[in-house]
Amino acid sequence: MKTKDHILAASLTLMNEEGETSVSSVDIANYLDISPGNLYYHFKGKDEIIPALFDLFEQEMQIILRSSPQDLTSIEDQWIVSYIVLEEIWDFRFFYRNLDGILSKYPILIPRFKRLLMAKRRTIHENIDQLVRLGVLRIENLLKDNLVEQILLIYTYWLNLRHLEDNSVSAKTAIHQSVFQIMTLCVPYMGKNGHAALKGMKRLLHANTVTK
Amino acid sequence: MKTKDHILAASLTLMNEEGETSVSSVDIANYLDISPGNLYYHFKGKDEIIPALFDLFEQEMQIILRSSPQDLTSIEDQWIVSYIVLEEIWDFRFFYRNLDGILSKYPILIPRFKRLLMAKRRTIHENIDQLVRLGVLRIENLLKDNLVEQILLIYTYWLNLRHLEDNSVSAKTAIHQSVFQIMTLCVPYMGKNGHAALKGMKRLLHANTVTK
DNA sequence: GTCTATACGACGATAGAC
DNA sequence: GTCTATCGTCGTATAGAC
Repeated sequence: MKTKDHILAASLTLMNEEGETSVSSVDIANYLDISPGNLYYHFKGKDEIIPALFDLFEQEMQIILRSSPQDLTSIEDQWIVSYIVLEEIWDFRFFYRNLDGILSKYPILIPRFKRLLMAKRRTIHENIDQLVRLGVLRIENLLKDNLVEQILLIYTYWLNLRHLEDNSVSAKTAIHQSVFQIMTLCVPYMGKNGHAALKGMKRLLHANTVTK
Repeated sequence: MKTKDHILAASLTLMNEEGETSVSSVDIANYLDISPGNLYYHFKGKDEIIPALFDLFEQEMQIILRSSPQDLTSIEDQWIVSYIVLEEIWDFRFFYRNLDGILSKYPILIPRFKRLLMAKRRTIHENIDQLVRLGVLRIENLLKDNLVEQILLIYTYWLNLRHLEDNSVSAKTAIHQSVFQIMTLCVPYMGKNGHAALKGMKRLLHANTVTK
């Protein structure tokens, strides 16, 4: 692993911990025990580091989102997609903690973030359609659009809200709760299977509460 | 209106427009055509301005949230509460745009914000209970908790998300869409009235899209 | 209450030696 | 590639005159 990679890894760690605005180039250099001059040799300040971190995030997220929903033949597979998406967001949570600030500070990222948002929306939509095809869900079109937007909202901000209410919440717990929230949103459209699903969720929730 | 009030009003305007982090004490002074020294006579920098703005927000929000849900005897009244809450949040949107950053920069606000969040949660809960009493909604307990959290998420972050996707979106449109999301979330629990409500919403949505 | 002037510190950024 | 040293900019904050 080269210095360049070390810088990226350290930046990600520090910014996830303390927020993008409170981490300066010097902080990153100190953390790595290198000089600010050295850091500037590799990246011309945060203006180059942030987009480089976004590259990593975008790349991995695109891989996740491109996995075809047709391959997901069970309802459990669908929840697993949510887990993976949320884990990826967790890994780059500094970004989501201050979306507005980061995008106006690094405008180059605006179109790229919007594209990612659209990709997420499309994937959610396709996954729900797949659940309909599998006979798991029955849902009217307008309500489906609403459900998609709500899941997108959960993806984007749920981890933030949990962190605000309890800043020591673990990744595992926060992500689990997000997925649970998504699953529960689907219950009304599961027909008579909804009740069984709901009971299963209650058990799951209980198990998670105890072990967390 | 005294200089002190002018400073608060200008701060709010500027920060809603450009974000808290990009507005300095000098910016505020320039905007008002007063000297930085004068500003510092009234407030010892942003460290005193931000909490003062939060005072205003907290005060108005508490009034809104304390209005008893028993007084809301029609379903329309409930949506109006949502409108009022969201308009208040819109007026202080700079705060919600970077919740994490502002709370870690002004930690004094953390317990106060958490209290406000709890108050919102309680009000939402009571309003849904009231809808149940009115016979408008039928909903199982676990699903009700889920619905409450989802509405809280909409209150807290929907305006942000809309702003990210379209930074020129008007207050009216963004707020209207938020309320529409909330209404739609309730449809599955409206029983046979759900379809009628849904049709009404579609008309409403169409009318709004055309006039926006 | 309001102004001018100025000091201080933090961060971003670069030059030049090794 | 990495270091030390240094500069410029900007935001915060205060002193003292009016």
